[in-house]
Amino acid sequence: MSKRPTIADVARRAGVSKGSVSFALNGRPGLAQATVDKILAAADELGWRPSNRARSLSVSKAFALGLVITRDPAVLSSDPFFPAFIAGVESVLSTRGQALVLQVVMAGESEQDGYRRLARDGRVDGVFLSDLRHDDPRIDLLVELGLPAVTLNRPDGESPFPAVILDDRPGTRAVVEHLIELGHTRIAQVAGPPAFVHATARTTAFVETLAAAGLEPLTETGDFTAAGGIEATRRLLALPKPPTAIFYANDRMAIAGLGAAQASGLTVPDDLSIAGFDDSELAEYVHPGLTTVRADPFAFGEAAALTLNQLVDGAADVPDTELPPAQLIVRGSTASPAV
Amino acid sequence: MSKRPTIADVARRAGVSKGSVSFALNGRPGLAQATVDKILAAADELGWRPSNRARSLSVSKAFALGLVITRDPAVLSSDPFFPAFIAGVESVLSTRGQALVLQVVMAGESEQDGYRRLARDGRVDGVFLSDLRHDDPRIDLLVELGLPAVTLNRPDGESPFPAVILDDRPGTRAVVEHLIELGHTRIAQVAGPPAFVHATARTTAFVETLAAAGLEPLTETGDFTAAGGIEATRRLLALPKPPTAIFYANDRMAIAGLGAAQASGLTVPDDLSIAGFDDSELAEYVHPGLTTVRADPFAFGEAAALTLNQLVDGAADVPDTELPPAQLIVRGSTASPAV
DNA sequence: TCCTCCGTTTAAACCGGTTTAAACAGAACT
DNA sequence: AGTTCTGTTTAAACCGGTTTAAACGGAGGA
Repeated sequence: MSKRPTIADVARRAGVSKGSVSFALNGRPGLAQATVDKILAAADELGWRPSNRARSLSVSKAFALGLVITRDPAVLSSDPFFPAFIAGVESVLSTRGQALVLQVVMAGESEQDGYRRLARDGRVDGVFLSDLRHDDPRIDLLVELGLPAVTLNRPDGESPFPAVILDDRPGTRAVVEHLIELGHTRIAQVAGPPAFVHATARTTAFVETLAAAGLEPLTETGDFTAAGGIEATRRLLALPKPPTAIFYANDRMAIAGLGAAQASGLTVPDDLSIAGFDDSELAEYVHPGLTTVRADPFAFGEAAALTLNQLVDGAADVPDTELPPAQLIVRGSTASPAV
Repeated sequence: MSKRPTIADVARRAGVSKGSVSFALNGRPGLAQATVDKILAAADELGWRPSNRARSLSVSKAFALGLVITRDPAVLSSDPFFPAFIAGVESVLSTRGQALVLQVVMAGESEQDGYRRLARDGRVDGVFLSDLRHDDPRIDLLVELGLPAVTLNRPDGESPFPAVILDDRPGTRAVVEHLIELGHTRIAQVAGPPAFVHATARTTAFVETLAAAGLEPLTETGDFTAAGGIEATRRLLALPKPPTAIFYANDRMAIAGLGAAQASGLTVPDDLSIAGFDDSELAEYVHPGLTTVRADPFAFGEAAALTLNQLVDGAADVPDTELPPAQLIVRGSTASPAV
């Protein structure tokens, strides 16, 4: 409970001035090596760590990065993707003594308000831009606010921010090709809301892969939620010629769709093949196991944090980072169609 | 990009001293009403908001609360419970201009290190203690660190911290009674790790409710993960006289158990009734829908934040808060046993 | 008229760091 | 010996607030 030592205590103990301690700590040149050693020793003996608060004030930095998440269940923030992503981010931040600040935007308000609050309160030095939309208005907002950012995936408009990219198309292509190889010809997708960049990426990959095989795409749009997945599935199954295989843009919808198919009396995969996207924890354990696509959210978080920090540290041109694409995981929910 | 106004700008504009502006802002007595009005008007015109960083330094507060989460999949932090809990916390913090700081502890390290880091860096004014263990060592640690905390649920030992309590027993009792009323007599549970307070609460309620009905409990211990749920389920189903109903301590294990039962050829609920705990998003949509117990994690977060803030604000005796117990949600996964 | 008192306001110190400009000492050069 | 240079070190200002002690000015009392 005894008050923690300040820079003045260290200075006194080492017999130098505050300024010298600061120089020694930050490895500034111009101090004699012997003095540096003496100061570091004193700091060590006192167990001194510079106060974040004081540093924050004098250098005008927060030493923290921000993540805005919405309560809208349609966005990834509510996906199993997120905890691992956050862990990846933290694995970088904790080594640098930075903190991760969460900002939740409530149901009633605009997502932009979350960024505004973070900027206004000076809580963070930069933010992650997840769940990118087409012509995402948050990009202009952040430019206006002067808040550095990194986008998760590549925005379609002009963007002054570096991007960390995990291309969804190869993974999608892999699933669809898998279904085609099994012999399916009536393949449907339950897409995500077209406003999201990653949703349309999956949709176009789906459509293109089918087209390359000379097949007609069949699309229903969901909203990434389990409830939406059910609705879309029902519509597909009610068609005069229902599909024999359905690809879902995420696992939540896929698992719900699996339930819907079973509830309507179908056997998966005999009557209907089902595939998802994400490889969430439950995908392996539902019955039958869900064929899906596995990305590496932890690595995504790591890469995003590293990139954002380069920017925050004032690097001139921060390059985009491309992550290895997601892998196809084949499980019991996909099989050749019944004759 | 023009620099934001400081207290000095406001003081100059209002024709008073910095001190007066500070007094006016914080509603201190001793200023003439006319002066207060003048100052507030000036602040308003300039769009001035006091700098968090400067305030942090001078009053030695972080204006932030902390949440430590582990990557250990056995803890609630990885549950669907969490996003809603966090939203509840934020709903309180955002009105007070506070931030929520996340601290992830990695696989290799001790959970305590997370709290140590938060305290050492002075990032937060208090922390939430989730996933309480029996004789939880974090309590002593936080006392030692001098970091205020609120415990989620009631610790069994002595604790200087207020608790926010959501009693798991009534919900558990409700599910078990539901199963008994359906006519089941061989009822098993898949419990959570006994180190957790909430896991044993559910276990004892399970055992006591069965005992009250003159029935023998049957228990397998899981670890709150889907994989663990599967294992435990297999062990139960391999018994010479397998149960006709299984209660799982959370939905993740229950949904996995449902898959395992189906994979082994059983029909749910005809051959086996299954019930979970949490009412996660997918519970409603798997097939058959999962009978479970629904709590209100948002309200939990709200209550925890309010309680912790009372403590942080220096209230003398902060009372515990008791939340309404979880409700039974009956769906298709439970039915009377086949003769 | 002078003193006291009280409500109001302010100057200045403080929080704990960083940073700049100037002081300082010793060596090297005339 | 005096000057200049260079490598070290320091004093002091600064970041933007809060807080304390003292100054101030007008009203009331003697």
